[in-house]
Amino acid sequence: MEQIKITLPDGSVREYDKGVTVFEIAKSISGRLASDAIIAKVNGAEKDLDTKIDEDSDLQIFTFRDDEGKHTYWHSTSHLMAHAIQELYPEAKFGVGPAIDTGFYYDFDIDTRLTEEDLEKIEKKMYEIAKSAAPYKRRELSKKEALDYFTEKGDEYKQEIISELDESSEVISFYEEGAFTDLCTGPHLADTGKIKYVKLLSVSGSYWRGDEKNKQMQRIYGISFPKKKMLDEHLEMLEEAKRRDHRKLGKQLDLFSIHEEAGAGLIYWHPKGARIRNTIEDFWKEAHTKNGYDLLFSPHIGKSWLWETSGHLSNFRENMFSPMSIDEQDYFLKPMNCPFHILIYKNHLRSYRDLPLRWAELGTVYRFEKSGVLHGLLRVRGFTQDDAHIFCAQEQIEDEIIEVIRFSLFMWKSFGFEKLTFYVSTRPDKAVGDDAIWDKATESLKNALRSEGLDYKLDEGGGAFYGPKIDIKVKDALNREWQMSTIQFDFNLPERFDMKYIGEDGKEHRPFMVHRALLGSIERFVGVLIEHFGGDFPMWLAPVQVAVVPVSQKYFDYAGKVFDELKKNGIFAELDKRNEKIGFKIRDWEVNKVPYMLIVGEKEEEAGTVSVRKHKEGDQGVKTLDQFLERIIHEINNKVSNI
RNA sequence: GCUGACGUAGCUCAGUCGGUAGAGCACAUCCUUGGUAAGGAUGAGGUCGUCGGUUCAAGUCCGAUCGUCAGCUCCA
Repeated sequence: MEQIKITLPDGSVREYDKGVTVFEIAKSISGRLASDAIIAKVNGAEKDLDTKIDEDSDLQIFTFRDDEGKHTYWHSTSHLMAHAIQELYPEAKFGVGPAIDTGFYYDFDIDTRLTEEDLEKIEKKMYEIAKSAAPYKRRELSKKEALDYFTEKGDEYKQEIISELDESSEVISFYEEGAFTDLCTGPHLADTGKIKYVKLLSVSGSYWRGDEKNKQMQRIYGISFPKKKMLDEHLEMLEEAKRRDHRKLGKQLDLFSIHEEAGAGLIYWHPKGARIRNTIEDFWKEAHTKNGYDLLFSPHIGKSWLWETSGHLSNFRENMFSPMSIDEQDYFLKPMNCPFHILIYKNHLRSYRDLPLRWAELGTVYRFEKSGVLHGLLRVRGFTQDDAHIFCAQEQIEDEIIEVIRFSLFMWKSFGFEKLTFYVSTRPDKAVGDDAIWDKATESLKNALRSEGLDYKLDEGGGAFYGPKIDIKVKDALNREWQMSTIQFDFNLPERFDMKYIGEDGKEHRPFMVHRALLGSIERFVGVLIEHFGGDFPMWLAPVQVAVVPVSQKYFDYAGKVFDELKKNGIFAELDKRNEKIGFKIRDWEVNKVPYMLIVGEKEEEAGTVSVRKHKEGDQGVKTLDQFLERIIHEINNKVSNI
């Protein structure tokens, strides 16, 4: 038997018989790896596990722990689900069914409207089919054969996909699993039997090809796992996410409200919510001042001239609140702060010596979002951007971007977010500004990230029409990713407003303009913060930091003195004078997630001390008030939640 | 805006076959004055989202409308 050399995942090289399958190799390395293996790459190309290898090759093996393995697993499950739907609803026509980062979905068109109860039926069918352990078999057809197949089936969606495929693609691959065949590039699991635990999560509408002019299909989302424990953990995470929902916690902790009778998507900040917001804004202002920014204020409305010049009226009019007409002039609520900052820039002639200018504003803007998109604090109609604009000369852009990146890292760290992902978005098809400028700016974004040693992902063509950008996504405590910061070049507004500065050469130059928001919007940021901490805010952000709890009315005077002392030191404290038993009060402050309680009664009054109780940890023993103050002030200043 | 589900007390929810509304929490008053996660009694609180229809009778059935939610589309 002829021998071939295989470079294994760990880098070592071993010899195998020619024609050995990927699975056999995996088994020879480790039995466990073989049973966990989902997909392999042979010389960089994804292959099924039963692929035979005939020549010297590099082999990589992916398990469910890898993104690629996971995606394959979920993609195969989406085929399995489509199979089950086909069995239950033979008239079904299918759209697309990819794996996504949180599972998979499949879009299909059937006459009956599915409900959540129907999902159980489909799940059951899926388990039935999975048990048959039908192999996923790859087949290749010509474009014509493929088209004929779906014409016969009457599935116009698949026909549309095929007819749009490149003429040059000679063969079209199909995957067949039992009685179900689907257009697909693969790869797939070896057989349906590998799919052990499935949960279908929701059913909803979705437009064919994501275009709202097209017919709406039904989409089922689901997830699957090879092990029961993994499924249970995932479902527990979803439950935890529900418990942390900022809308629910916002109500429970009395942070904010929305009054639909007064206007959907407009936030009312209650005293406790406002404390959190003020703490954030105070920190933000101080940090910006220390980092070389000047703070601005600008008006909330502006005449139509401003928005015609900026281009907002022609691009976003349907998302702006209707104008107020005064003295035959139209005034609009601002959807953006930028034009105001530009007017300040243009207030006098600028020299290259003035640059860079870094101007920041917590600017409240109003955008008329469509009714179906509003969502608690996360998507609203009035919000405060932590906005800033940097005006600089071309040779300064890279340094400026580096500074913004460093600053944003500092900002996210301060709020307890460590996992950040960076995306660089490049020139879209429709864009303003010439290519050379785009290239220069895009390079400066990439260079800045590289020089800070940060990895980034490229989003080709994902930039705004007016410039390339860096987006930062942050992961919260539940590993959910939120798009928060954005750093964007703008080649549009400086042009439209004819901005300039006088250079060293005595000539006029166009400044570079960078928009950046680190937290995004304060509303959205607080929403994410609530969910990140699950309402258990670290000491420096907590809206109530200390509750003073007298054991009975006899000790109200002493409790009042303790309370006054805390207030004098700038602590958010509450004095609990309710006529309730101590156990009741302790429970109440615990469920309201207050970091510290000071219990005071006879003992404490006599000794001039306080009994400290910490949230979730219980009794911490007796301390003098000074000792306690020292401890919590240290906690607040160092922005730590535990000492 | 689109598809679907849901709107009952401040909050969380029950209300069967159509027969004029119920609980817990919160709130008020009183009793109780306490030692680390819910003491007791009493009371107040609702045009059942809104409008129309069917019916002797509608929270319940039908239609429209407004809103919320899950997604889709959108997000300067």
